Amino acid sequence: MSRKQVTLADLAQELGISTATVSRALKDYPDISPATKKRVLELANKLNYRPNSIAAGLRKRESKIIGVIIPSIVNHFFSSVIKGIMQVAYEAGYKVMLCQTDESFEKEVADTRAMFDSRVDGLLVSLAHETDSFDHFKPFFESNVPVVFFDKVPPTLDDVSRVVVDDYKGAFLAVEHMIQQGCKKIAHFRGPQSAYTSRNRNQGYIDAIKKHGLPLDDSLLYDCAHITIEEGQSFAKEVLAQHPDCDGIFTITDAVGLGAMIALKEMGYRIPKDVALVGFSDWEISKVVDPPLSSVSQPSLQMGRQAASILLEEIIATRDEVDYANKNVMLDTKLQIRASSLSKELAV
Amino acid sequence: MSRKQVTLADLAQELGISTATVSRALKDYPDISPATKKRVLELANKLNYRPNSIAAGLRKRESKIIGVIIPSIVNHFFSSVIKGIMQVAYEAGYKVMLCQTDESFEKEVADTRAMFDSRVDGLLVSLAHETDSFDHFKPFFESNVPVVFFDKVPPTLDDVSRVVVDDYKGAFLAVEHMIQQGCKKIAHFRGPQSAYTSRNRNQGYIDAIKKHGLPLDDSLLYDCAHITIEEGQSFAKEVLAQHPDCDGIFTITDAVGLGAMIALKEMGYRIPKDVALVGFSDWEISKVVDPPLSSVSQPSLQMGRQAASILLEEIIATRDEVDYANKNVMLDTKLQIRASSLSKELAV
DNA sequence: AAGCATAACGTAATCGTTTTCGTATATGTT
DNA sequence: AACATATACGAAAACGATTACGTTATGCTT
Repeated sequence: MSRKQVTLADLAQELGISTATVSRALKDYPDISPATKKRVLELANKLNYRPNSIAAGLRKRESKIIGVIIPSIVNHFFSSVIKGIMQVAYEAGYKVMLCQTDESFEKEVADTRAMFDSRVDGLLVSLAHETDSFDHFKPFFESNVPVVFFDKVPPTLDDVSRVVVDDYKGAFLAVEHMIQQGCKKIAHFRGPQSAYTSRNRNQGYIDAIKKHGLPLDDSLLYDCAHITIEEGQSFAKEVLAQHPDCDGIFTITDAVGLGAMIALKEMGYRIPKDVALVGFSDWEISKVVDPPLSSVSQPSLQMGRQAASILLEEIIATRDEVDYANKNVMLDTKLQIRASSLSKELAV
Repeated sequence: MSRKQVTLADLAQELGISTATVSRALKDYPDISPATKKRVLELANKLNYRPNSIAAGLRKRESKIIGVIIPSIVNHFFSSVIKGIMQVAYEAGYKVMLCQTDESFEKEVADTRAMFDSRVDGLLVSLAHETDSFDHFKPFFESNVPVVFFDKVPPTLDDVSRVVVDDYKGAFLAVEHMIQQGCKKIAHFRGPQSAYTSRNRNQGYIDAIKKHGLPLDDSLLYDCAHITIEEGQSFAKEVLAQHPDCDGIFTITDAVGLGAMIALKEMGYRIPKDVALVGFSDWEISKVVDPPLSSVSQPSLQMGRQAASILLEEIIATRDEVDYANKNVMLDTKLQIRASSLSKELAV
């Protein structure tokens, strides 16, 4: 059996009044008598009437849906961002439509198109790795549908809102902290330099080294292609073979940091006495490994909430035909200092 | 400025033909001349025409959206399930609308209602912890909108499809394995017994103990309320204080198992020589900790794909007005045997 | 009593597509 | 020549809710 549904017309017919009156009664308009409202409400409850938001959406030209496009969902950072987005959306009465690009440009284009066809009221995007052209967002711009980028944002696009994390500062403070704790030769297991965030963290590392007069040495930079635990393990072995006097490692993310920790312990190095270790992203597991891993925490939930709030403001502004200025928000990271990088003298 | 959009009528007027012809030309209907098709296609491209799927949805009475309701998204298991769902949905041309209940019954009810109002073509649900009544799904049943439950499924509802993991068997095989490796006294750090899955794992533990003639001892059962690393740590200390001869621990999930591992090492126990350890869920980190943690892996991606596939089949069947039988799928777990539980005699 | 305001509802257009019937012209058949 | 068959398109009615305009009946003012 196929679908059947209760409509305004059903209620109207049953009550012998017009659909207009039923609609207004349900919306509690002032020019409907209390008696009629009561009758409508009761019948609606009895028949389990539920408004068809597709029909309402067509008429009102809004879907009450916001689209979210992310590279990957199986990822603590992104899933937290989505949680933040969904919180804000729910509070404002919006639903969330989700797509995952798997870092593929083509999928991103297809997803963007699908979102537009669904007439989402606004779009939240974190770009795929491969993405370096932005024409697929043009339909949104031309139709005045707000788009807010977060985390991985387009470098060239000018008139859009963005929410990012201050990767540079996070990395800078992490490395500076390591130097202050006595590190003299710090390696950096960095991410792919095609990625915006990875570049910023790399630059933070470099500037901290420079500021404190330590020598810059490119052979202390190791490129993680996949950002895995395994890469952390192998690079840890590599760096200490090439640089036996390396006494600190700063990693692009905790996965790599944890891998390095495992390898260092296997090789018999003491952390932080022989080699200090600082990661990025502050995974849940990091605070309970042995020793607890210092890490730069990113406000992922906050990022989702901020991005969604900005988007909703822009949606409202667009609907009410008022101008708005694009926002560029940079969220602060926080260095979580733990035993893996604590003062070498004090450490056991 | 508000929204403006290109419609079929715009194309029709520009070309001096009817909207019906334009619509059919775009859908490549056979009774439209190649010349007209070409003209339409070209203008559509030029004006960047994109069909309004809200309007189409209203007319065709389908949204091409499937709703997904889960307790939590910041969770490796659930985010993997969602990934699986999105893969299948994308291949079939469906979009995904997502809600998170945060384990709250009231939120689940509100989300279910929102999904229905959005006229999703089908619904995928993993129930909230608190949920023990199912009336909120009635509108779906009454309107013949397919619903498929996964992971946390309703015990009482009869005529719905379900996809679950064989927790019982997974736990049974894990504990049996520990016994075969020489464990004589195995503790179980179990989950809240209000949860279906936790109960099944608990029963698997009990039956394996029984089958192999080991004594059952309720004081070896520890109740994790929050399923955290910290609980694993504190219970590990507790159990070895109360039962110095405990030589194996099976935990409700890897978080707890990893916590136990940390505490055991701190206290100077060797793993697995003194105490063997097996977790559940097979976290990514588990294969690289020291020693690698044995764990029961759940096919999370597979679960998402299966649930989505079944839902799509039911959507098609409903649309074509053919009957379908509800499915009950139980997915197999797989015991990943690693050093943390390997034969005590062989272990170092 | 004429005029006006107000309360409470109805009519009908509208949103953008899809789809069911047509219809007109051209072509082929006998 | 009469008829059937294709071909290529159009008119108009859906889909269900919203809303700009009416409209009617009643009460109130002066």
